[in-house]
Amino acid sequence: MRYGSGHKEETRRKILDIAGRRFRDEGIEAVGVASLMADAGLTHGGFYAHFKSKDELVATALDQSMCESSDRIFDLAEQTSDKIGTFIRAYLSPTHRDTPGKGCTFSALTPELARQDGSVRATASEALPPYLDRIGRLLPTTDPASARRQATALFSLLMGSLQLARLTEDPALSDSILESGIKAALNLVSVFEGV
Amino acid sequence: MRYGSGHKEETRRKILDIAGRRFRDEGIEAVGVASLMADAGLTHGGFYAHFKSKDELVATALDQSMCESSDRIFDLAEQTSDKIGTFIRAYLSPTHRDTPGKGCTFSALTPELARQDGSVRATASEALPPYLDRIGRLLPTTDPASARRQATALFSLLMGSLQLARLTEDPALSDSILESGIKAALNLVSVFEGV
DNA sequence: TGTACATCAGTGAACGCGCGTTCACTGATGTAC
DNA sequence: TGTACATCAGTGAACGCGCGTTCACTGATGTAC
Repeated sequence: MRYGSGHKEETRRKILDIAGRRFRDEGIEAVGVASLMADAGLTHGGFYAHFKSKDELVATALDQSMCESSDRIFDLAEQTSDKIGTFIRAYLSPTHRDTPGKGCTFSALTPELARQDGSVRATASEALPPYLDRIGRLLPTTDPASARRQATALFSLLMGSLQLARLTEDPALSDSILESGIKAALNLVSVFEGV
Repeated sequence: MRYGSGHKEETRRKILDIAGRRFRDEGIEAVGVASLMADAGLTHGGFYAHFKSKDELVATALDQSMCESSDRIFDLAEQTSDKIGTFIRAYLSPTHRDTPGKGCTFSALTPELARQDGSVRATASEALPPYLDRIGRLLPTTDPASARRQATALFSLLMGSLQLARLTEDPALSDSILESGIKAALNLVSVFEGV
């Protein structure tokens, strides 16, 4: 069949969106090309009209999803007065914990990404500094270098808390991990302010 | 061939040790039965004299490695006077960052473990509370409930920092992530003390 | 306006490969007599 | 002490399966005349 102009671009975007979500939900290795294309309503052979290889898809999907995956949380935070408090509470919300596919790529994939190499690893590695600076801009600190340092520690705490909250099978423990993460994060920010 | 008594047990332990290390280095899915047995100097068929399936190996190896993988760091910390400070600095040391196979299982595998189910997931989930309490005992706090809360946030920060330090390909950024992790962790502990 | 041809996103059978797993077999040592 | 047999950890060929990838083909639409 021949399709109208823009159709191919739309299919490509659909594949990328589904891939980004499923990688975060299931892990990169666990998502096969055939199953991905089936999710997009297509058969596996057509995949190679859009991407040279699975590796190219992974790099492209990550390049998109590492930036965009936290957009909703950032957007929310940037619209309020207590920017960093809102960010912390949204990042460590039960909703974010329960929907990794719609959430932060770093929290979903970090150790797996560190084991990659080539362009996939490079994409992940290069996405980190802009992400940290975006958090830094939510902080009251004016000095960029100190905002970077504070954002680094803060994000480590948020990501670690979210991952541990997802790890445990005990719902009460999971909730308490989120709560102590929020408390400690807010503490950390106020200690920053005091310096 | 027939082997002396204790030989089989020794082989089993060797397989478990190699599996634990390689899972942390390469990820659970990436380590195959054949390659694992080759590492132990054996052929793949013999694997099933020791384990019913790869899944049973994974659960057994994790049950062992989640407890033992941080032993060196805990031992070191428990022998000093500044217990928690020593723990923090050892956990976020360049050595620990550069040798995931010899280090903490949580930092190496947490999101991948959260995606498992059955006995593997249960093993990982059940290992967390004792681990947190072990950190809690390094804290000056006397109240166990408050030690648990503090340990939870502290460990989230340490694990997150270590993972991000392993993610980046920029050595200078990696070092600075460890440094700001240590600073923030020490800050967090002193804030705990003030409460 | 009608006809002939070119395009190309998507199809689905087939490829080699490595995975986890099975199983008939090996052969050095322990045990029975 | 010597001989015959049992044991069983480990071997390696073979299994079905799903993976990523290739490729000849389809057929609705765009384009040329």
